[in-house]
Amino acid sequence: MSRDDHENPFPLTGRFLAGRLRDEMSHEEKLVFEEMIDEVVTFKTDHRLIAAGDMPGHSTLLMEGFMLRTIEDAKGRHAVSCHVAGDFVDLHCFALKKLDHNIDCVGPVKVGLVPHARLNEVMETRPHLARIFWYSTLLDAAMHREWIKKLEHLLAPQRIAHIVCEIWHRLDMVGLAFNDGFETPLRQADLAEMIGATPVHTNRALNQLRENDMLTFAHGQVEFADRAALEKYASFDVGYLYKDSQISFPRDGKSGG
Amino acid sequence: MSRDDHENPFPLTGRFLAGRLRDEMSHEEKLVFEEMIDEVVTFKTDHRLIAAGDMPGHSTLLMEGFMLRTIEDAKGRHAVSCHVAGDFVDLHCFALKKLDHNIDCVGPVKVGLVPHARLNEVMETRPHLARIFWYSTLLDAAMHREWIKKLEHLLAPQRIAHIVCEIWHRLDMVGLAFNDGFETPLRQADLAEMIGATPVHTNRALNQLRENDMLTFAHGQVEFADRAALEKYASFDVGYLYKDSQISFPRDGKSGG
DNA sequence: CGCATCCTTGAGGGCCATCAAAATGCGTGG
DNA sequence: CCACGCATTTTGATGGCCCTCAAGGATGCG
Repeated sequence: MSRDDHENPFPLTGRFLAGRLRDEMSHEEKLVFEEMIDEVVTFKTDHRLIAAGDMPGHSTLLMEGFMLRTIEDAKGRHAVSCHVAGDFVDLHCFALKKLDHNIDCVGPVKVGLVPHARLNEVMETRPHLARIFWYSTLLDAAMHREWIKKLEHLLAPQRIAHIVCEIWHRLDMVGLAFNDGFETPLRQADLAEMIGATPVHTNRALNQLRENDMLTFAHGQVEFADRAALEKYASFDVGYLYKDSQISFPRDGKSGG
Repeated sequence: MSRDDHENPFPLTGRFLAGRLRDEMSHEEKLVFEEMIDEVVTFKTDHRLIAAGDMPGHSTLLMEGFMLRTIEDAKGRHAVSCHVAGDFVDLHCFALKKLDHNIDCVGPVKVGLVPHARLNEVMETRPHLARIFWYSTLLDAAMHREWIKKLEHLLAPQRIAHIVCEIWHRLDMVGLAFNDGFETPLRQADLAEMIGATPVHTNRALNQLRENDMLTFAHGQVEFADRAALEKYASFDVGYLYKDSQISFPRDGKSGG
């Protein structure tokens, strides 16, 4: 929470890919993206922004707040990813046209809308920026993979610890994390949907984490004393978030990589 | 297994996006893609084609056989997706540069290699084809999401049924499925890695599926009598595979949708 | 102070992991 | 044809994680 707080040149899109590939965007590209935002909208908690099957004409950049990507079936709602400020949550629906999942708010949310017509223009005229957008959707895929791994071999308390580590790093990349935790409107029931457990069992798992001095989760505050210990407990390796990745894509016909 | 078996005009890439967005590719684009294949290579069972952390200079199109996308940790190998002929399995590593997972063979495999230099060219000169490649990587993300949902709320026998349904539809799209099942080199241990269970429990779950007349899995053959019943049992909805999807992307500046 | 939402705790039972061992199938060589 | 080794599949017994049903406490708001 330090730099550029005064006079942020990109108040709408400044958090997009912060801490990851943002430095790969030229100043001009940042300007182009900033001007792609057609409208800024706020929503109240639990609002469903997009539902599976929708074919919206715009994509959504999450500017403030938390969102869940969810899938529903007879057994209720299941979270498949969690999103924080700066995430271009809904770019998938531009490339896929019809969405296979929902985008739900958790707590109050502010988003920017990008018309698909402008995305089409960028695809055809700015291959480097197009590639950065592609990259950002593949970050989601990488997170999905880590969630699959997490669900396949971690127990409930470790799953919670893993998600806490993931959210902390993602907030840290956009300057919204504290050294020892973060704020979030997520409820225990939301956590339960993310780890594939019942709210009751999630509560017991949280007890266990508190008793073992791993972390506390209460009143919208997540806190931990020893992040290294927490990450070890959760088998968490930050690599899949591509934090501070120093890669680059070719620009203007020059071959790079 | 019917059409174009004689004189297939695209022997290398003809299965790419078959049954999905293949018709959205122009004849010229199909030719371009066919000629992007630099080399055809075969591998024996259990060969690791790419390991996490690699930064290969080419991407891999799976032409024949089965592959698993896996992540390894202290607890062993975990499968995060399963791939069949026609899948551009490794396009992720072009966009992400450094891969966060492994690509492993199951049974004998034939692949085509596409140099990243040629993909760069396509990105810069053929936005419509670039978008189709983007789309194909997002299909993987959609499958990841369904796996997460599956792991979050299905029991072992249903998880197996779900994977069987998924593989059948994907083989069906490329013309490699039978009405009542399919052939596969997958072992029970591979299934176990895909459902997040032990081989022992996987075996018991298969017993249960056989006793309930849902499916049989033996000697490299998966068979079922009533696919509709199987899909219902597995809460399987084919939507997330975007099978026979009738969407289109704008071409040559014309706005479409 | 009433109500809704969220969190917490208890008891009983089913799914699945773990450890252990035996059976089956298959390719190789005698 | 049989012997053998290896990978794979199968079965059994025990215990732990987690679900389900149920009820009670905390918190915030009008």
